[in-house]
Amino acid sequence: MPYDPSAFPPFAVTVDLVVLTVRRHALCALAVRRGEPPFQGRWALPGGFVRADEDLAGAAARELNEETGLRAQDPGDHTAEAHLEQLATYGDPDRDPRMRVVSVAHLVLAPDLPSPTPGGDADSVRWAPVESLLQPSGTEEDPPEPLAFDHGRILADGVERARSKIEYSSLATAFCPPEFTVGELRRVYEAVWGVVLDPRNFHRKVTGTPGFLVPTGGTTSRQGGRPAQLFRAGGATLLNPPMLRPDV
Amino acid sequence: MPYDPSAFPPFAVTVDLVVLTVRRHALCALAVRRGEPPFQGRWALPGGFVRADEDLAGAAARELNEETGLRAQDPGDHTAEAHLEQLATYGDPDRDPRMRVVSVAHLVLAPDLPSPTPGGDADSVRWAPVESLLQPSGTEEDPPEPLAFDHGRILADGVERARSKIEYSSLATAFCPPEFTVGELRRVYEAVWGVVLDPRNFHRKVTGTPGFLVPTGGTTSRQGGRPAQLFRAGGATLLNPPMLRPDV
DNA sequence: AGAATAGTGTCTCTTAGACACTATCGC
DNA sequence: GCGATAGTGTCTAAGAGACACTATTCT
Repeated sequence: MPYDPSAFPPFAVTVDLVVLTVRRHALCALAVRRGEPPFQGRWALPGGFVRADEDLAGAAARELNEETGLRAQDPGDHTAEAHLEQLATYGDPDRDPRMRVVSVAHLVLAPDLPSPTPGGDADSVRWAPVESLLQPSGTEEDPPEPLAFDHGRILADGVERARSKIEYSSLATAFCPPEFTVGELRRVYEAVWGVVLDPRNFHRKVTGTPGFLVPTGGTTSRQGGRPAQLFRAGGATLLNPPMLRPDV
Repeated sequence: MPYDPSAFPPFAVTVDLVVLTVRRHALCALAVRRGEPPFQGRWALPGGFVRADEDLAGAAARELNEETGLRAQDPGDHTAEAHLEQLATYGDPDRDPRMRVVSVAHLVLAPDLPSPTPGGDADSVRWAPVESLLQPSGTEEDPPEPLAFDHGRILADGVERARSKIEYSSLATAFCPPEFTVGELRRVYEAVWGVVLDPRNFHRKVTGTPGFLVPTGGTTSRQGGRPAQLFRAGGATLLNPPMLRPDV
């Protein structure tokens, strides 16, 4: 099997981003409106070409910063604002009608951003509940068209990855601001899984898991009711035993 | 952000294969010896270029068949001989000294094959315990060189995927022949995890998980001792509750 | 006071893990 | 018989889930 790298079929390599956050008790994804054909005017995932001198995660972090201003997580960088990981790669020969494009999709988990539509482009970038992107309903703000290219499939894979990964890792904290309460963390789980959890058992579970939460000493009553302790994410990345998703 | 697919940097796209099996109570991977520079004479993972008209899984299945004769699993194809899934994509700019190559790695889980070195090329293809490939010891048959390119990293990622995935899925059966005993399945877990499991609790656990194992009615005493019931893999893919890996 | 959220205690039921014991083969 | 593997029963400790109860804030 001769291996001649100068005789290869021409490929373009892109990164696409599934950027998830929790807004108003719903799991939302970042979508951009396409300005040119194909799929002009349709919503799509943000993304772009990988440059000649950057690696895949670097390209994804650059696109994320261009689109949202967020800085993604270099491994071990605790000042980062968002979690970024590779999701999967999509390379069907006809996924882009123009030419052969292989897209390396990445998953980003971010806390709710103050600016609803980041960047200046309020008209062409938005957060949308993932259900409305996956099953377009044809209402005023949700066009009846599905996402461009195979982005619906990519988004579905990213959502499923996020749903399963918060079970056995501490990644749910990536949806929270640097300091958060147990109740806020519980509402993240409820939004991502679409379930209702018992607040008392949840509290006992997360505070009893070593390394998951570290109390900061402060309290807040921003949710109303009795003031709650503030926590930040602990060092643990794998939860053992895991959080259990109901109904499964 | 103009999106011009005709002005893209030149990429080559390959698939690399982490093919795992259990042989003589050890987790083994398929390695091929490189015939040309770079890394001439070193061991590497099997793989090759993605052709212009095939998708990524198709390219991986073709390479697998060329290398081992195995037919990989099309989704839902129960006559397939091996499980194939996408693992991750590796695209550091300097991972191949010749040019920019993005490799979409795939993970294959296969039962032990009758032919120790498949294909005619007994000298350039072999099964090797994953530890000897990941930490070359410099003995007679294990050269002290690590795998070519970033294949050591890819292999390590594949092994970790296999180890974690047999916890919560029925994938361990992919390492078994079509009919197998509970003891044989237990030895798969023991080899992949490198642990010793209690045969009695294991038996109770796997036979008590609905959809995991289906008795075929036959028995065998090929392991010695009291004849054991034969099973085949059931329809369940996700195990709930999962198998628990000790010491974690 | 009443409503809301935070946090603790207690009970039950399921399950993992340890291990005694029986069953059925080959030698 | 002896040693191997197969398979069942039993006990204990830990955790999930249900839910009563108390604590502290805001309106």
